Amino acid sequence: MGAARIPVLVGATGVGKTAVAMALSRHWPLEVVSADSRQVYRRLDIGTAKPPPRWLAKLPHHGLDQVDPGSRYSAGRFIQDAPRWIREIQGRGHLPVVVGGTGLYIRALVDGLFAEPPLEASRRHALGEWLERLEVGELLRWSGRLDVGFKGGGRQRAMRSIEVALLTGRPLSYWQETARRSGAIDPWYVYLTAPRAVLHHRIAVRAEEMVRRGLIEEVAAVLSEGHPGKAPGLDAIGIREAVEYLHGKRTRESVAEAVAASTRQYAKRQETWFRHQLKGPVLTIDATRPPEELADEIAKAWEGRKD
RNA sequence: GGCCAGGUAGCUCAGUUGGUAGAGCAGCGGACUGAAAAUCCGCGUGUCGACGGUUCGAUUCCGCCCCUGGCCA
Repeated sequence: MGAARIPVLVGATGVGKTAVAMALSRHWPLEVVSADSRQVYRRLDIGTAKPPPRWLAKLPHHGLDQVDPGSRYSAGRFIQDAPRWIREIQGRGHLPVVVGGTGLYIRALVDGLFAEPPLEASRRHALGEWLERLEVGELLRWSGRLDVGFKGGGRQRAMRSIEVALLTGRPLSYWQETARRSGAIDPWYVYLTAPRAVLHHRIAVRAEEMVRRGLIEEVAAVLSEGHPGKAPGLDAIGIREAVEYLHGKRTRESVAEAVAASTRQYAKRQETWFRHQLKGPVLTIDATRPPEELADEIAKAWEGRKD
């Protein structure tokens, strides 16, 4: 290994990761590295449930507001940025804690991604435009042909596999197999979870709050910057539903419940990921209790860990 | 009070000329290597309002009752 052991706080949206991180900051000189693929977009504060400014003032966060809603962030960018933030935090004598719900980002940070040869941006763009117009069935046929090891998975994965195969001359599965896995950190996982009913209740409350606090107005403001409907930053739960309303595709009253439903489905996928995909020591904690209690328990377990 | 239309899955509904029922949404399980809040795969979870009757057999037909909505009083 050699990489530093670092606490990694994971869990589904709405389970209370940020509140626990806040409580933990009373135990340790903390700084947060956010592993969240949506909070990287500027101005979409309510829609992506960023921590409020007064929390950010007390607990420094890295990884928020990295790009404009019109441009794209990625797991690849994240593993370039995050190790740098971690080194800086350690340089200040503080403890970095990775906090987030984006499983892929965390895996990429822990295990590394395969070394992808640089894809020529203009060719990639042109190819993407072309593939966009094809039917899924067609795309799947292509990816099956271009990569015998293609594992399937629908439109997005098929497009990715075709792009890699055509632009690098080697199939995606080749790169994945020959990848050198060099992770940047040695994770000490804390998995916050809660009974589904509790999670669903918190999600419902949060969705209504989002609308009340101005989700729709926030999205309308970003939309007025002139981004296309498929802009990367707009492809998120909460924001999609607000856009649907603003485009007259749903009523204003239906927004909160639609956001809650999408969020429940997302939270379920996250739970599946964290239940099965984490490798290494995992401290699983029921997050139904108050954040301060959870923080105490986490701090105690961290002191008593054996690396 | 009378007349009509309904009571079927968590919700909105379809259906069974009598052989214990199925869609959408919601939900549940799973996958996941550079767009991952994405993208996919799998799974009906049910006293067919209650009670009687007819029948080998009733969610379906008959009777009665209850509930909901509408119209008339």
